[in-house]
Amino acid sequence: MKTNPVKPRPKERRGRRAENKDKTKQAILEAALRLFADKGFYQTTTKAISRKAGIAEGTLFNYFQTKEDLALYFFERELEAVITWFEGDPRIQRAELPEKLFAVIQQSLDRLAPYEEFIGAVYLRSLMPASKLSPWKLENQERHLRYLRFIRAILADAEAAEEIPPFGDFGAYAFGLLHLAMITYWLQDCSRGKEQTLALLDRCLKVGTHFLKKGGWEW
Amino acid sequence: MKTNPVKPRPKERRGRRAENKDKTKQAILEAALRLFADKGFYQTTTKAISRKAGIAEGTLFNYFQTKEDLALYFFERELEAVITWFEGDPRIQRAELPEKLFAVIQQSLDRLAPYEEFIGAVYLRSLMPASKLSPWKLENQERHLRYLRFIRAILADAEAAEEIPPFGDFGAYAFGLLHLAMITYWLQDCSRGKEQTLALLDRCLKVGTHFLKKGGWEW
DNA sequence: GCATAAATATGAGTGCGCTCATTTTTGTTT
DNA sequence: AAACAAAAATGAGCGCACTCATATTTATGC
Repeated sequence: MKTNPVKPRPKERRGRRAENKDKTKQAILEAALRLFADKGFYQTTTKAISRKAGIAEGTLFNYFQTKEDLALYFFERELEAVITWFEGDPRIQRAELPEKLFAVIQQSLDRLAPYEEFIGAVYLRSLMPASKLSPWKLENQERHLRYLRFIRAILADAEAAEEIPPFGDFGAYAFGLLHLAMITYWLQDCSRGKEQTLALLDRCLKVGTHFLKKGGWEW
Repeated sequence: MKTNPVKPRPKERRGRRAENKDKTKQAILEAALRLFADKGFYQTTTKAISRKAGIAEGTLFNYFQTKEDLALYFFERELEAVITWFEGDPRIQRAELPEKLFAVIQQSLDRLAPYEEFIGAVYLRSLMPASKLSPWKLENQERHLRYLRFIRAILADAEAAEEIPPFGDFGAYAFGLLHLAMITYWLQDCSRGKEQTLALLDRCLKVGTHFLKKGGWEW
């Protein structure tokens, strides 16, 4: 381990500047999270977020290009949390494929629940980042890719264990579409605890994997 | 045929009022269509639409609650056109189920192509009208139901002909989700003439119907 | 320390979708 | 046709997300 015993701050990498930036960003995120949770996405103004974060109105837009970008950040965090949860749970790692996939979608739905209100505005668009005409930035591609690689790895495991025939990247993409479809169903699901969604999800995955095990690609 | 020889306008049902209203609405729609096609959805202001339609800015909002509602109108028209086309084409009526469903989605994609830019903003949201928290009105439910009933009828034919086992309303809903998924794929499809989307669609429907014929509901 | 440059913060300003009190038009009654 | 009521049009005004020229803070070279 290197030490610099003499000078108190020898080079001071990562100086006040970067530190302040991080603090400001964190303040914005905390203010936004509390206001979104309290008043909802549409009822929260960027002005209010700035005020609560103790910065000028314009400063907010030095950190997040749009209000929706700000909201998207929370989705990113929740998605990351799902992946972290999955990778840290040995039980789910040993489960069969349908159970794994079920758990991934269920976890994501549970974590997205607080943001139900503005999923329509934000999340769905983030799933179509490649559209040439879309106003979305490449940054979102990154988010999407992170997710696809995660699913890809789960499917690759199942392929290696010969649970399913090899599909290549297509499998992850198809699962992404199922995920999207489940979210749209979930949004409309008024049943207690969204149990209809979970029932449908269970059936979809059982049917799907049963089919894939037997059928494979060619007919 | 009844005649009223004496008085020139005996009762004049559907008077100038309703006529003018129709004309104004039509003027707005024409102006909006041309501007959307010319400059795109986001670059077109409601002010510009009003000016081109020859009305005051506020008047526009007597006819359409929001700018997105105005855009949604065109989707409604295109959807109606798909249904009309289907019902007026004896060849497609006699086709097998996969071909019918393929044609429905392909037609809708073709007709939606000019609006690709703002499908993310408008169309996807219109598919999730029931969400309690969503800002959408019941009116959109109507649109969605019209579509679901149309698909339901096609599936009912196939059920009657014993092409597939009976599914009830669920079949139409599931097909709606497939439709949505195809649109998201289509939005990202950069291939010439969107041929990748059509290939995927073909495979999905072949696989799906093949599976349904054999499998049915229980495993 | 001081000058210089670069990064960051600022908030008045902009243009947008949309509202609403008011005016104008249309239809009805006498 | 005059008086009244209902429907529709109007455009100034509002609150919003977002911009941008300017001011302030931080880092670097001498």
